[in-house]
Amino acid sequence: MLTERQQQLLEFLKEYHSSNGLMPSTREIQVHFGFASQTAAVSHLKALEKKGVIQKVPGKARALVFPEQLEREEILDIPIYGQIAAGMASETEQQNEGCLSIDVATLGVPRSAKTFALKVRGDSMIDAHIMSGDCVILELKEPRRGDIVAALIDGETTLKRYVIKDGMPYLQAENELYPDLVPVRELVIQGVMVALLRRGEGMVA
Amino acid sequence: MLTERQQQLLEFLKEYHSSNGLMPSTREIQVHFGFASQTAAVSHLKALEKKGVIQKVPGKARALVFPEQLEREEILDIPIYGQIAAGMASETEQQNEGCLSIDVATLGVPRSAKTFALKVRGDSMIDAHIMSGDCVILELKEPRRGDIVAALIDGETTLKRYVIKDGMPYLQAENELYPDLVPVRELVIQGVMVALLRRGEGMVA
DNA sequence: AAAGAAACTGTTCTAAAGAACAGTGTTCAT
DNA sequence: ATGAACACTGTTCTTTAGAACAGTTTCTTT
Repeated sequence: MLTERQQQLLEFLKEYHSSNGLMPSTREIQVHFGFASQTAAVSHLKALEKKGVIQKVPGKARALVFPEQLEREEILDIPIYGQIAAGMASETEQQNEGCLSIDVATLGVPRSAKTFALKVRGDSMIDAHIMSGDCVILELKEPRRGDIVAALIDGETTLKRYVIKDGMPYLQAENELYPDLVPVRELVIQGVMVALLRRGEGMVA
Repeated sequence: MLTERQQQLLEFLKEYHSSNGLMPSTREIQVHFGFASQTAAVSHLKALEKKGVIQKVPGKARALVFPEQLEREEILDIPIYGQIAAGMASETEQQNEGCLSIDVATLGVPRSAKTFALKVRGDSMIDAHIMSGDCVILELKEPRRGDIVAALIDGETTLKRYVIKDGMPYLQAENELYPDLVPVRELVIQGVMVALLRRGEGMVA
């Protein structure tokens, strides 16, 4: 559909945009390709627009947009705070271990939601099909009964199911081999699980 | 950290950017807030830059960037093609049922990878901890033994583990209740699972 | 009471950048 | 062989948009 030269143009636009956060001007395109005339860049952009791969806003500077980008929902940048034990209680390092960007619609959380992610270690939630190595995305909100939560119990964080029995909240592992954490002093819910992301090449059980 | 007015400015920048795909000029900001002078917008932007929430590129038009956006990896838009049976073989509707945007680093796939997503129905992969309702992200590439794949067998698509025994590839369900799909004529691998996304409010097992 | 930030007005200058028009030389399908 | 798309050159015009400077006013904070 695109000619070779047009492909090169598009590639340059994408590269420039992702490294600078804005679109190049026609004269910058001209310089990059070594055109003697600015018009060469202009007519290439016209061709790309006619083929629908970019959209131009007339009159405005650097006003090129990729159509996909417009349709896309807002992207949330979710910080990964470290590991969390889904087995025995353990410390959660509060260090940022990178980021995870997903659009809000996919997650199904409100735009304003405070979210963070933790990497699961251990197999105590295996019966809820949460594996060691999975990344759980948590939202800072009040838990409802049955929610899976990250909780701070006596200074340590674990991933467990939040259950209420006889008016008393307690945490339940989803693995018969692990005991419930029943009588809880200072139970602090750090987040409620809203999504889970499993990644990697070897998707081996 | 930000004053109320600065918060309003930032909000406008984000809103304008996400609906137009580019940043407003100082004069557009002026008009939006009803300033009598363009300088009002300029000084607000300077304040925002000093506080680190935006970055300006001097001399260039509409050259405002959100720092998070620059650090972010490139976003992949993955189309969701419909449902896939992880139980009995069934037809895969080739219709597009929305989109899913994740950055390439999170997925761990190359930038150029051809990817798509399918929603799982059925529980034949439950022992691999893939639940009904999960969204599997597949890449178009050659499967290796042990990979979980979406395969087209005799006109129908299923999610199964790709195994090779005695030189013969076959598909294995990860649930004892389901039979292996052993002797396969016209086995077409549609994609290899590279990630899994589970979402939604009720993360109930 | 003084100092400073914050939130503006009003004006001017200039560079950046889009747009338009008239061409030239290919290649390629009808 | 002829028109049409493609890939350019060269020039000019105008608008867009950033930048700079000199003020005013209203709050806080010390």
